[in-house]
Amino acid sequence: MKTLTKAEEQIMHILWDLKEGVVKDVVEEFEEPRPAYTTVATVLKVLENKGFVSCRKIGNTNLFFPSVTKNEYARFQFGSLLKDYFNGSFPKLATFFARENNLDITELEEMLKITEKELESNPPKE
Amino acid sequence: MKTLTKAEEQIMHILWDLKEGVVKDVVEEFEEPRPAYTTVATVLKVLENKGFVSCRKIGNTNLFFPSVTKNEYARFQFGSLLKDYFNGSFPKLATFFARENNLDITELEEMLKITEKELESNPPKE
DNA sequence: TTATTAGTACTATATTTGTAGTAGACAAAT
DNA sequence: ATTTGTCTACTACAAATATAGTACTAATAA
Repeated sequence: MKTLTKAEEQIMHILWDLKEGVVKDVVEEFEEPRPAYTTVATVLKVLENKGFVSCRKIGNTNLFFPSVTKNEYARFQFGSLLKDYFNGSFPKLATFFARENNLDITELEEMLKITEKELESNPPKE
Repeated sequence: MKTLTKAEEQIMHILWDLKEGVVKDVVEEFEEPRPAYTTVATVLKVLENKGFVSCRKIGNTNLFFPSVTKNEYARFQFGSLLKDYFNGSFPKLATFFARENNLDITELEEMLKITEKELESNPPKE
């Protein structure tokens, strides 16, 4: 999977939220100062070529939607981070996080409980 | 903090490993086909401007060393990932990881033990 | 039914990134 | 002190990225 540039990633986040949208919808999600309509259209085109979005013609206009899920891209990014900065070891990352936030072991275990609850409640997605 | 481009990041990884080095040292760490000496020199210059490396003149030649630690950059990257893809929630990320690897709760707790051990043994760095 | 609007496709431009050549400084070896 | 090799500084240039204008087309409102 290719990595997204900053502009592309921004638009993907919008699309992931919207689920689908035409160019105008995407533009409107931007804070002022909004990029030009055509800028957004161009980036969407690029994303289509890169295989991150697909589009369907509705009459004259293109309706875009993600063809890579946020989870899929997260997996990819997470994998790179883990590999490049934590020797591929999740515990190393967790340790890092704990230190970052001055968590002691009790708090870490607290965190595990939350994780376990998440794991039970939210059923695995896609 | 600015983010590193691919070429820049590659060289930073080498420098983080070497702790310090002259251009030639860095070039030699590359697999074949190695980039040109001058390419590496140029990227190091860029990294210096971006504030990621510093250098000290040894006679005629520049000795480069990181001025941003791997940990600092990891923190930055990790922070972005957590914020953009996991709502800033570490448990969400942990849950994601568990699902990714089909871990059940027992295995997750196993993981916590390893983390705790890491947390005790390795003293906080820098 | 024509003037206006909204949309797309194509094109253009500036900036950043990736890669490397060349000229000249300096040092070592003859 | 001349040659040879190494290193830097400067420059160049191609590719990728970011941003947007223009021209043409479809829909629509007067």
